[in-house]
Amino acid sequence: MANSQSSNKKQIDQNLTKNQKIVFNLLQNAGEPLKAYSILDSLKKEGLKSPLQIYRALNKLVELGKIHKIESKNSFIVCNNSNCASNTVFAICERCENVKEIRDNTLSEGLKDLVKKNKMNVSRYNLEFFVLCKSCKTN
Amino acid sequence: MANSQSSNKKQIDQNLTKNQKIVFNLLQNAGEPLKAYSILDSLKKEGLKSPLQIYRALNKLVELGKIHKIESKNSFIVCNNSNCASNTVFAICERCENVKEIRDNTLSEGLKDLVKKNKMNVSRYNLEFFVLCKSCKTN
DNA sequence: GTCTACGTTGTTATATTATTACATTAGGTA
DNA sequence: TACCTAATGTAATAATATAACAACGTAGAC
Repeated sequence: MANSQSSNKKQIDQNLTKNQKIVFNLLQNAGEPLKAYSILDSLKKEGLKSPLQIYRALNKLVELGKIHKIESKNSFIVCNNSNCASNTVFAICERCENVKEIRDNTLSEGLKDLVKKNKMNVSRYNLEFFVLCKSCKTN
Repeated sequence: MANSQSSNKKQIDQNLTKNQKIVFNLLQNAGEPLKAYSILDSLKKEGLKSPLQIYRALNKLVELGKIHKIESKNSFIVCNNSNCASNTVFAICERCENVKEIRDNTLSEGLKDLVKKNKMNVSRYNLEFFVLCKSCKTN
């Protein structure tokens, strides 16, 4: 949005709050999707003890675009694109549950075209491919 | 094509079981996404009284491709394509929650290409567009 | 017909995911 | 300072989904 206030901006660029930082760091180190209650378990030692503390941080981080929710798995993963504008494409392995975020310009363009063609007013999209990942395929 | 396993085929084409039929009819008449527990409420008069009865029917119907789950809303809607092979594209209005299943060949081809290019072993995909629908846009 | 295999059903209990409500605290700003 | 807003802490509860197990129905083998 064009009209971001400076205080808002500041938070986006620099300042995650304490709980947001703790949750974000955990997700970043995990490098794989984590579930809210598993995050809660991991962070008991950091003093976070209620689901709401986790969900609040998660929701804010999603809002800021720093993490994504994988809807079909109720789990959360760090964004690996600097600028995906909350448009997400995932490849989810049906056997091992591995998840990879995909960035592909051809696809993005294709989706953009479809949107235009259908005169849809799209604010964002989420695409989930259910796959057999390479490692599962060979084993 | 000519000779298919009759028992399996029979169920797919003709015979939903009692509970599956009840749930499917409700969804068909609704024409909009319904949630499992709201389905349960609606079907108390039909004698269905436990969540599991609903979930079992829903899961089977999803498996048969007769309905789809809208992951981001935890709700279920009848398939409006005869042959989507469980690949789904939805436009979900962020304001009024209206959901429309979209069928678009250009997009399908684009996705197919992407899959090939990435050498992914895709069994199916689910694409959710978050939009402002026409009626919300004008009002 | 009887036996068996298998999928569906009914039922209770429980697990998992997420939010409401409300009191308090921390920081920024007029 | 006083005020505003967002974030926090905490308890309770709502909403979504599955586990476990006994019983039933039906199709196919014998």
